[in-house]
Amino acid sequence: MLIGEYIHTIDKKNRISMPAKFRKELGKKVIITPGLGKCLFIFTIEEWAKVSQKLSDSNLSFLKADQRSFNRYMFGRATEVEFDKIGRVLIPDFLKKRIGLKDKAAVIGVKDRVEIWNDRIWARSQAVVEKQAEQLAEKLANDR
Amino acid sequence: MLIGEYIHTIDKKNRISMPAKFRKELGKKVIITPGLGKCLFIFTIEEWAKVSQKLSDSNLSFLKADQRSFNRYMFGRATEVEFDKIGRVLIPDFLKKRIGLKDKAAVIGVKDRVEIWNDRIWARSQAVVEKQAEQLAEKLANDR
DNA sequence: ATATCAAGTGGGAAAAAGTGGGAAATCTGT
DNA sequence: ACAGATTTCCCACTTTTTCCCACTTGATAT
Repeated sequence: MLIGEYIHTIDKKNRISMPAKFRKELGKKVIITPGLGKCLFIFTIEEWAKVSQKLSDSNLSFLKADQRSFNRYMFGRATEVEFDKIGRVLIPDFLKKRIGLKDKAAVIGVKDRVEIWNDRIWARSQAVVEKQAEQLAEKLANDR
Repeated sequence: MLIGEYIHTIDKKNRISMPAKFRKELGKKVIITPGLGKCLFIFTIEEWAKVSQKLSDSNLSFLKADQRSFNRYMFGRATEVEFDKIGRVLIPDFLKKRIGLKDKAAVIGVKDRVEIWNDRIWARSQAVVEKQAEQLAEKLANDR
């Protein structure tokens, strides 16, 4: 399971090294796409297959036109990238710009995907979520 | 069952030794997550499996904004850690900061999870609870 | 009291992870 | 086809993590 938070550097060549703990699970190639929210999603090839199939299922609650444009967004900008010998990936420039990546990125494991954030934006958004999360978690704990 | 309170040291390498009485029950690896209140939770792998499944049971949960941010919070800040040969675990830095851990920590068994607290914060919160308990008892006595 | 053992703490050294950058290979536009 | 730019591949340095050993303390048994 992909979990945890790592702050890594984006070097001058737009490379970022994937945390060692994620590499085994991710394999040799991954799909990187614009995410929902100010981040990027990274999927394994297998996970991407699942996700993309579900997205093109017609029984999603989207209006068709919306679905088309959403799919364009997800598929059209998805990129397959390969790790280099020591576990780094290249972040395409347009994706980097989209989420305002500078030199430090937060690399987050979210169960079966990895997210990439500008580290500051990540920190800020987490601060906001923290209070709500506690309430939600409490509810979950009590539901048991 | 995990019960009892222990005050242990966080060394310069962010390690803390798990009380010997907890080790058998916890296994070889555990999951550390932010807890409710200013503490961390430590779950066994099995316990975490239950929790995480509950968190993500809806398909394509990432399409819903609330679910996304909650999942980010729970998974993104959870970390799988392994005990070293003599029963210590490493506390990730961002979790250590979150609960204001310095060099002494209270390690508390709470039935099926372990909690980690800054020792002072723990002591204070216990003091508060104790006072309430006394007041409650007194009230009960007077109500008779 | 002393020896023994288990638990907790500290730290050195080896290994792994992360970062940076040169040079070869590839691509681009003229 | 060629010059310049970009990308890819590889190597090297630095920092962090992991592994292992050793010391300390306190409880137990002889």
